Amino acid sequence: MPLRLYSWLANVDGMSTEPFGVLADPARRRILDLLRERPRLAGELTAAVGLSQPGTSKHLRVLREAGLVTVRPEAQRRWYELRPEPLAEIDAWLTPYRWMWAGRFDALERHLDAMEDE
Amino acid sequence: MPLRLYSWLANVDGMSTEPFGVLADPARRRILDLLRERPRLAGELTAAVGLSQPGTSKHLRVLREAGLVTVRPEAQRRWYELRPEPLAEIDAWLTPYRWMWAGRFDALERHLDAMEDE
DNA sequence: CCTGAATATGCCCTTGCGGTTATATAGCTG
DNA sequence: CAGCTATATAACCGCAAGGGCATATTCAGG
Repeated sequence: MPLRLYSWLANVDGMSTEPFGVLADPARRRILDLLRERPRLAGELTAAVGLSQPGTSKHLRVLREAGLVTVRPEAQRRWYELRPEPLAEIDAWLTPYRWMWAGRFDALERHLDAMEDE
Repeated sequence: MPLRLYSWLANVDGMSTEPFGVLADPARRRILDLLRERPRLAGELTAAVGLSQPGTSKHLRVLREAGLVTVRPEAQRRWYELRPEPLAEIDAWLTPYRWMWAGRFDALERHLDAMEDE
């Protein structure tokens, strides 16, 4: 039985893991930031994040399954490319909050001011 | 020794927990969404998220320590109020990505199109 | 005071995550 | 084919996160 490894294309439809959880890890944010500039090899990313090769590979898997990166094989190398679409979900969640912190009279300030009055 | 409980004001300077991790939990996002409309009592929030009272209370603690909510005691009640400022950090991280998913020729599409050509 | 209401903490348990090392797979290259 | 390179998986581990229940604290009201 041929035991298909390298089954990335399995969840192309993806959206499995939700993007908020994926971004919770700083290493994964780091990887995305690096890919923002240009596609990179898995090896480059491993060196950049400062984790072991398998450790980095697992983060890459999470990013793939969340649809945040795509992979292009080239011989034994793997070119990872950014796919920012899922970030739109976070952006959408953030939207109704965005006007709020623009120079408003902060709730915490109000709170502390109120305390001084006592 | 007076063993000060209710030590919320301890980390007013806060920023301890980072906002990405805090938002990773759907219950906490739910709470923030509810507080977007108006301040609410802890009890209201408990009912809304559908967790046990202590469970909700723990999420509220995390939100407090991240500076995402403030509390105003009123007798035994606690009014929780949204404090969106820490979300600015997420917004800032997202900013350099935001232009990318606006009607671009998606990397995944490119990838699949390329596969068809074979 | 005593009781009940509202909420926070302590404790326990289970699960999942992130990390590491060892191993498997795939594809060059001699 | 043998060996080397690049990368993914497997197996394992420690720890923190999230959930529940029991308990403590604070306060209002009879």
